[in-house]
Amino acid sequence: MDKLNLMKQVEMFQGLSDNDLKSLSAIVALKNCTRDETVFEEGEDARGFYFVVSGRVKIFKLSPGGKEQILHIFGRGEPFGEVALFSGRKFPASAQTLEKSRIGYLQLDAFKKLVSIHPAIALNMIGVLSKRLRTFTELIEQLSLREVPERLASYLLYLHSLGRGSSEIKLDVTKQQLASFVGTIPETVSRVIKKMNSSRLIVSSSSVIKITDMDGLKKLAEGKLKL
Amino acid sequence: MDKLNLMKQVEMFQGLSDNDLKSLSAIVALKNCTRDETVFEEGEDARGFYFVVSGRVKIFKLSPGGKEQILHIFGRGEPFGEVALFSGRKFPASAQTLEKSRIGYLQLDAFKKLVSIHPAIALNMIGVLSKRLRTFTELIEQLSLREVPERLASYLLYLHSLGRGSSEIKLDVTKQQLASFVGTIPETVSRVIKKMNSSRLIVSSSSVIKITDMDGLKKLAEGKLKL
DNA sequence: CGTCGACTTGAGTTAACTCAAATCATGTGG
DNA sequence: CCACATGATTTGAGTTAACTCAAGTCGACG
Repeated sequence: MDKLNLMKQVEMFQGLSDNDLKSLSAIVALKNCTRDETVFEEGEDARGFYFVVSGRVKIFKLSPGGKEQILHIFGRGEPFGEVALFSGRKFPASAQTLEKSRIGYLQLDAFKKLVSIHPAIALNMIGVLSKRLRTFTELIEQLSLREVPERLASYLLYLHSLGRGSSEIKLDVTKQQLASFVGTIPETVSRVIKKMNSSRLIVSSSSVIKITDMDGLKKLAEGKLKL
Repeated sequence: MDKLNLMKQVEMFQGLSDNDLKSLSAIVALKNCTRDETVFEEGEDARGFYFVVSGRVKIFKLSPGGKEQILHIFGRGEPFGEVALFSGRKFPASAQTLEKSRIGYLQLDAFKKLVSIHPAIALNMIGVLSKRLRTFTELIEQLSLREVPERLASYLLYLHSLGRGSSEIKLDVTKQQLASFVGTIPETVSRVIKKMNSSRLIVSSSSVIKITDMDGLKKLAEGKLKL
């Protein structure tokens, strides 16, 4: 796929003419990344911002003890590292690929010029940032006010809502990443999933989870049911 | 103070001419609120956005069990409830005054018109949203990766950084609110502060805390020191 | 001076953690 | 295609940070 078509997939660039996209794509740098490659690290100076062309990227924080909290997992078309451009100058978290990926990169000044010419981009950006604030609000609620089984249930329901109606969920993340996402550790995920199984809420094999009791799972997510 | 001067204090409106501000202030509604008054509740439909003219407002989430997590405490000039305008339509959290306050309110369509006329506002908005994303990133890190003593130490250091060099911190929130902010309960705050006292990191009286060992407190915040 | 809410303290419980070990899964080279 | 090596996952046992619940103390305000 050529750059032009790649750019069209980035929601932030929606509303640009083909012509604009063409000149834009001329200044976009593409990078092929292997699995587990670091794109940037927390505290680094931002010289531009990124977006996922193909593959997946995780945005995360590490504790001094090495525990990880995943903030986002981004896929095709999603921009990341853009907060650093508008506040501070340093990345507030780290970014690493989860698999072989292609990453687009746009220099800061080029992007600023782009925004000044196309105010619509600024509005797109506001939309992107707002959505992420909303997501974070939810994550904070989960971490602070919900217990691990509730968080896990919520996350399974979220994954289910992404799929097409089927009650089967294909986990495209490892259980470790699942743990990092809901703010816990793999052992705890393992134990909770075991309990969900024995409570007949789900049937889980290695990387596929089938929801067998949607109502129960919803009740669990809302804290109205204990395992 | 008249509305015009009030509007000038709102950072989001920086860069507008006096003339623009004047026409803007004509469509701003002002509301006087008593202490503990609800401005909006999570899930409510947003018909506009707000900003603090005077007083203070907390933005928070409640667990089913009634535990509260404060997301922000906003003071003079800070806008809130704006995320709902650009994603979803419903407020992702609730807002309540902490004291007698005056709240400004701007209708959605009026604001949109304003943005379309003055692109600078959109850029200001991006800055505001970015700053909040950064704040949230930190809050998530604290909640997920740090223990209560570390969070409390961080928060005290933050309060200290707001003051003017003095090692005295005047707590302008109750201990309950302090607890809600760092994601714990008043009893735990009480016990941790007691330990900080006996470790000679601080000297605390009812509403004033004096830092007596800045290095120690910093080490505690970084997890390099246990109480 | 008394009342009410905020704060502190104590005792007991528990969810989730750590650490260690066993098991399973996957990809590689022979 | 098998055997092994490596990493992921599970399981068990023990520990702990932080919670709940209950009681007591403090402090501000009428």
